[in-house]
Amino acid sequence: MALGKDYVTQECSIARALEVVGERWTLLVVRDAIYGVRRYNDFLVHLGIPRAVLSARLRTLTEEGILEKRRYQESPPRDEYVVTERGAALWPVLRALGHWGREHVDAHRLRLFLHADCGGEVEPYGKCAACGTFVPVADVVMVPGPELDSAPADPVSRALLRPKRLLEPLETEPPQPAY
Amino acid sequence: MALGKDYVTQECSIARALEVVGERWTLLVVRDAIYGVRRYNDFLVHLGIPRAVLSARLRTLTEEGILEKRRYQESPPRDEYVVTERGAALWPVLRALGHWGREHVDAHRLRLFLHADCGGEVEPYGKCAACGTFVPVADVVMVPGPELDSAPADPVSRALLRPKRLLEPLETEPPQPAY
DNA sequence: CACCATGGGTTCGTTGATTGAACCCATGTC
DNA sequence: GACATGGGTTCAATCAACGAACCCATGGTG
Repeated sequence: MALGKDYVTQECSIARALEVVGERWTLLVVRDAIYGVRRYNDFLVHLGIPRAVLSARLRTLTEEGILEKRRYQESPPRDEYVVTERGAALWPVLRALGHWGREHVDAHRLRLFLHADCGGEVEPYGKCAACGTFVPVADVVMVPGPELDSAPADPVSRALLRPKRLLEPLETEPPQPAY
Repeated sequence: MALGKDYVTQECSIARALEVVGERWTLLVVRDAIYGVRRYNDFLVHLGIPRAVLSARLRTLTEEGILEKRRYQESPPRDEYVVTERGAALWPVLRALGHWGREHVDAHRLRLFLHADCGGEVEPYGKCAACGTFVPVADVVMVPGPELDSAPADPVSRALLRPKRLLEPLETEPPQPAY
């Protein structure tokens, strides 16, 4: 979006935000990053995104300071993309989008978000229904809802079936030895 | 986005929402509609969007029930696009995006949103800072912030300089006779 | 009546982005 | 030595966006 014709004429912080995260796939990459996805291959299989597009999005998100690329092992060199504070600040946007999608597109309750400290459900605009505090993204635990497919095909979706705290790295199953 | 390759594989209400409003320009059209823009030409000059794209977006937003096309005069036939309840429910998404844009892209305070009942400022997640109630979109008054251009070129931007309640139709100046 | 302006579009050639398949490369494992 | 894995790049074909031009019905002006 930042390429070519963009929204620069718009004197508006919504337009400014969309210049950065408004391209196709971008918000889904950020969503996955907040869910704990960090590896190129995990984004790839979970999103079903073309490789070239994923590379482009990871690069611009890194340049924008929304993800941080970091080497987590040498030999063979392996990098991961970790969401920054700036990226995690997009959580309210994603929460609002998800809420709208559930209310106005498709009523299924696919995932639930709970407050780690007290177990209360996180309300659409970020408050805990039980204790009333505003729940920071790092204190949100995501659990599968009743209508989520319980045996998805890809390993990333399977890993996301286990309750997990947002931002924490996702642990995928090690590949099964084929007996 | 709904055309061709889409996000249907994603079992996620965020992806569902983005299938509907994730295309280029779409959220800016909805923003303008919530600001009170209703006429084809007003969208056109305010957004600087190509006509063909605007026509396409208005059509799909109407089909999705986010805008409603209605005839406001016969002879000559004139239609306006009015935001529906479903469209107005996107306000929290836009508010969150605008907040992120202001905090993380560009610090300018371009527009302020006040609670019509008490004059308090509406906080990022929708509560009134003064009286603490959750402010519905129809009770939000938008006023220009200190850093907004006070003499913009296009008549829609000029009309948006006057304080106005969201959702209410925008009144543009009648064309000046050229003496 | 002829002419131009306005609102609300459509058509079309050009440019740019997305897609999916194929390929690449360094390392590690059987 | 052969193959698998992670993390990419390249490329042709397709799709969407852009912007300029055109269209049409009506209304106002000289």
